[in-house]
Amino acid sequence: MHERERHRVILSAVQSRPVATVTELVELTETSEATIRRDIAALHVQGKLRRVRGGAEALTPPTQAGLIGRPFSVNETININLKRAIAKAAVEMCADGDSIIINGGTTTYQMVFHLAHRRCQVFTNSFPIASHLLANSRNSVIVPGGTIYREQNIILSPFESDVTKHFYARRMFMGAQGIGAHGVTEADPLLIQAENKLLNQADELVVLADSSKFKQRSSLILCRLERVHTIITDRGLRDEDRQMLEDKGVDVIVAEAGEAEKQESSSVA
Amino acid sequence: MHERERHRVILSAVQSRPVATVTELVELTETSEATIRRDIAALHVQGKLRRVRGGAEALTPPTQAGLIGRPFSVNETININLKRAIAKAAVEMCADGDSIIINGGTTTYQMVFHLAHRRCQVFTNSFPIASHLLANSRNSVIVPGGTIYREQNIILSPFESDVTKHFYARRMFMGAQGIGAHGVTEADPLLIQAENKLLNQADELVVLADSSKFKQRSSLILCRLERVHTIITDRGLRDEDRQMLEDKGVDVIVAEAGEAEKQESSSVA
DNA sequence: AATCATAAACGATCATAAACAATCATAAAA
DNA sequence: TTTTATGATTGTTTATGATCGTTTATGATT
Repeated sequence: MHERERHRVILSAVQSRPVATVTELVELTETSEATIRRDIAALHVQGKLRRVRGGAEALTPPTQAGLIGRPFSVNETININLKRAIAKAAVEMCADGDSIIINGGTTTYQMVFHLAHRRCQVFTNSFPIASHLLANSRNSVIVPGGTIYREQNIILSPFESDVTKHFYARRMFMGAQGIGAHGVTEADPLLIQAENKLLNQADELVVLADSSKFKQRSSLILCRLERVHTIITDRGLRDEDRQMLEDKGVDVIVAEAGEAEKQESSSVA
Repeated sequence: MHERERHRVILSAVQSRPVATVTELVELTETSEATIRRDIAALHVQGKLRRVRGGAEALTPPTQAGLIGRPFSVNETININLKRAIAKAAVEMCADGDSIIINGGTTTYQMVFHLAHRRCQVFTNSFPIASHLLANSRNSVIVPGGTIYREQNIILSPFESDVTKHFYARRMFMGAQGIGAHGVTEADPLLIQAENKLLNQADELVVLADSSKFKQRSSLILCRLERVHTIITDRGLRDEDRQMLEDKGVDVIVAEAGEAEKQESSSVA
């Protein structure tokens, strides 16, 4: 990966999270620690970021993260490492040239960082995802038409006839609010609508859901488990849930939190 | 491949991705590294791009911030105050609650700043405009579906059936590359396509064009002057051009770059 | 609280590979 | 012909990644 590209990746990484560690950035850019350290040092003297032990942080604390970076709530910080590992596993399913669909959501948003050096054709209804990929990657970006909803940050149209119908992908990646024997559930009716529009536009449906999602079951049912091809989750998945998934014919991928993600999930209550 | 051709290829390559490497450009142009290096060096001294180790990058990298406050080339800086005044006059035509269409372009982009305190329903094919309005205003934002072209920064779909057909506005605002008796012209075929899709979706067509645009006439004809309802320009408009516009039934608004704008642009940092 | 053990993070160094500039020979254009 | 542009060759510079020893953080023990 080229120097400028790395700098771009690094800057976008620090702006979207409290601190980006060297190890993370090594994974994102697929380079060595030495290079990342040199890059951070260079960006530091350029005044683009602040160098800290272990990595780098943004100059402006993430209190006022603009449109792209989401404001950080305590709730999200806890699972952020899990989400990252899951998102990484998701991107690893993609090869250059693939056509993929990414549904909006906090987990799927983490995919953009790992897509930095890929060259896929990405269809997404998430405005932040489109924006980030557009500015920080070489993937081609396609969006559906419609109103941009500020709260959910997704583009949604009430009409059937839009560019969505013309896009068909190998895989579609989506998050979920809950997963149970009855299917995949989502809390926001708007998200249900958005996801429904894309459900039939891909061969395989891949759901990104950390293990805590298996405890939350209520809300609106999006689709049945039989429709899901793969679920990417973490080690916190209970055996009974895993069994349930396999009974329904769902592939289960357990994303291993690597070096950088040593935040433990064993304490899930 | 001829020199001019190569330069065009290089410039477009650079604008559509973070950084274009020498090796890539060699493949694109089927020439040698030496030639590409010479080309890059030449374009660098011409100020068309920035030379970096490994290749070249655009002067205005597509950063997220760049979507908001994009630096302007020397050429554009001269007219920036005019553009601002013209854009201001355009926004003054709008009232809260109006549905308007804004076509992508550097002049129309200036409208976003004046739209900050409005609450309109804005349909735009410009990704930067959508992004800015979304983050910095309370207008509702609607976009068409399609591929996002990095160079032009617009969203465009090859398909007829998208959300565009369902949006009808009172006014549509657009820029132009040139204006003459034969009509409104545009340089980029992609922009022609994009504008064409929206032409019939509004009652009134408002063209934002500083007076220099009346001297440039060539390129592709977008539409005839009879189709234009209003043209907003500056004091540099020649009488003969004004007469010509009025003969065709076009309303002419001369935006005064008054004291207010000058103070604003100089004191506001 | 102080100390210690351990592992992570760091800086420095060096070998390697990539990118570069300079040069020259050749081919195309004037 | 002369001039210019191109591509191959050369040696040089620069970036990168691995390895080393050192420093710093962490948390376990007393």
